[in-house]
Amino acid sequence: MTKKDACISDLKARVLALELAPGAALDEVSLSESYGLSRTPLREVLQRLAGEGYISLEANRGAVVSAMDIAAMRQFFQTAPIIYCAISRLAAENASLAQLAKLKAEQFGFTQAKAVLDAPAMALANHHFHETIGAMSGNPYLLPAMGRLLIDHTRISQRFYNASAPHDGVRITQAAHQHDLLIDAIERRSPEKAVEITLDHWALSRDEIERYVWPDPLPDDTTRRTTGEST
Amino acid sequence: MTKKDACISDLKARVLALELAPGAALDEVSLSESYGLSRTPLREVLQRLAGEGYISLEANRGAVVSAMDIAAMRQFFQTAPIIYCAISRLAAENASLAQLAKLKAEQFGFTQAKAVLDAPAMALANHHFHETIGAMSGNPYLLPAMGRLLIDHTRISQRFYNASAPHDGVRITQAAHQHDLLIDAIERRSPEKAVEITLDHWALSRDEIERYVWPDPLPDDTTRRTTGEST
DNA sequence: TGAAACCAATTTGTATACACTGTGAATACA
DNA sequence: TGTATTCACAGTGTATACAAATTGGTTTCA
Repeated sequence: MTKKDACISDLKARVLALELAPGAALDEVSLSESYGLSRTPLREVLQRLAGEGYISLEANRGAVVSAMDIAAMRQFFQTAPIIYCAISRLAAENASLAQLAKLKAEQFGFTQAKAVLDAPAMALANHHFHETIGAMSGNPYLLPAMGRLLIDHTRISQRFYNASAPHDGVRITQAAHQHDLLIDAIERRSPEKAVEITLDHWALSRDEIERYVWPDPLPDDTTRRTTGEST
Repeated sequence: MTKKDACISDLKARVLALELAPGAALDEVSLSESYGLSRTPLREVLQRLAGEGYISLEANRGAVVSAMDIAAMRQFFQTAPIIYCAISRLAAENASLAQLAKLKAEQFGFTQAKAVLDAPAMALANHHFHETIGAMSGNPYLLPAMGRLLIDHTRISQRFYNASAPHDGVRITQAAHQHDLLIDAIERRSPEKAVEITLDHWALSRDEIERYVWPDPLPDDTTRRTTGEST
C-alpha cells in the first residue's frame, strides 16, 4: 500500500501547490508510469482523489484537476467561516492528546518551512495543520466540507505565499502566532476561545486573499482626478 | 457506463434501506457476480461509494457499510439543522428551473410511495428530494456534508417509516405538506421562508426519531408510583 | 469552398490471471 | 491442557491484455 499512498500524497501536494493547475487533464498512462504503478491501482487513486474533491472524473473523458471558478469563490467566502468555526469549537471539545501532539508537530513543520522561506512547504504544512484540527472535531459530516474548503483555501493562498512581499512576512508570522494561540485554546479545552481565534485567523487570511485579488491600484499618471494623493 | 451506474444506485438504495446493515462486510466477488460486472469496475464502484460516505474501505480488509454509532448520532443532531438551513437558503437563491422541475417530480414520487404505503420507497424518494435541494444550493463545500447527513438521516428514518403506526401516517402527511411549502418557497425565491420551513421540517423529523428512540414507556403494573395514570 | 461523414489513433473502460495479505484451524511442542 | 507455530484458504491488490469510446484529422460530396 505504501507506493499507492505515496502516489496519493504526492498528487494531493501537487494539486495544492498549483503545480497541477485547476482544469488540467491527468493522463492515466503517464501518471502510472511516473509513479511505478499499473493503471488499475492508479485509477483507484484517482477515484479516491475525486472522492475527496481534489479532482473530478467524467465518464470516458478522464480526470481533470478540480476547477476554481468565480461561482465557487463566492460560495467559498460564504461557507468557510461557518465551517471553520464549527470545526474549531468541536476540536476544542473533542481533541485527543495524540491529535494535539500531531498538531504541535505540524505547527513546528510550518514554522520550519517559514524559516527557510519554502512557500509550497508552508502552504502544505498549513494545510495539514488545519486538516488535523478537522480530524479533532470528530464530526464525520463537517469533515468533508472542511476538506474541500481547505483544498481551495490552500490553492488560493499559494499565490500569496509565493508573492512573499515584505509585509507578507509579518502577516505569516501573525498567522503562525494565531496557530499557537489555537493550539493553546484546544489544549485548555476552550471552545469559545478557539472560535474567537479562528475568526481572527479567517479575517487575516481573507484580507490576504482580497489584497491579492484587488491589489492597490498602480499610480495613475494620466488623470489626477482621484481623491487621496500620494505624498 | 449504465451497468455500473445501476450498480451504484442499487447499492446506495440497499444501504439506505438498511438491507445492507451498518457494519456489514461487502464481498467483492459475490457483488461483482450478482451485478454482472468484473471485479475491476466493481472495485471502482466501491471506491466511489466510499468517497460519498456510504461505505468505508480498509486496506486489505475490504469494504463495510458505514457504521452508525452513538458518537455519530450526537454529531448528527448537532450538525443537521445548521447544514440543512444553509442549504435551503442557498437553494432558494440559486435553484434553476430544471432543478425545480426535478424536485416536483421527486415530490410526486414521494406522495406516490406514500399512497401505496411502500416504506422503503418513501424513504428513498424523500432522500432524493433532499438530495436535489442540495444540488440546488450549488455549494460544492456544503454538498458533501449534506450528502453524509442524508445517508444517516434516511437510515434512521427507515425504522420510522417501517413502523407506520396510525399517528405516523399523519406525520408523514405533514412532512409531505412541508415539502410542498418548501417547493413553493424555492419557486418564489424566498430564502427566509425556505429556512423557516426547513426548521419546521427538521423539528418534525427529530421528534419522529426521538419518539422511536425513547418510546412511551410500557404500562408498569408492578409499581404505581408514577405520576400521570392512564384513563 | 463548406460541411458532413468516416477513419485512425489515442485514451478510457473491462476482464482475467496472478501475487500478496490476513485469518482461522490444525498440529506440534512445552 | 494451554500455547505457539505453521499451513491452507479465502479475499484483497496488481498487472496485463483486450474492448469500447472519444477526438482530431482527412476525405468526399454538394
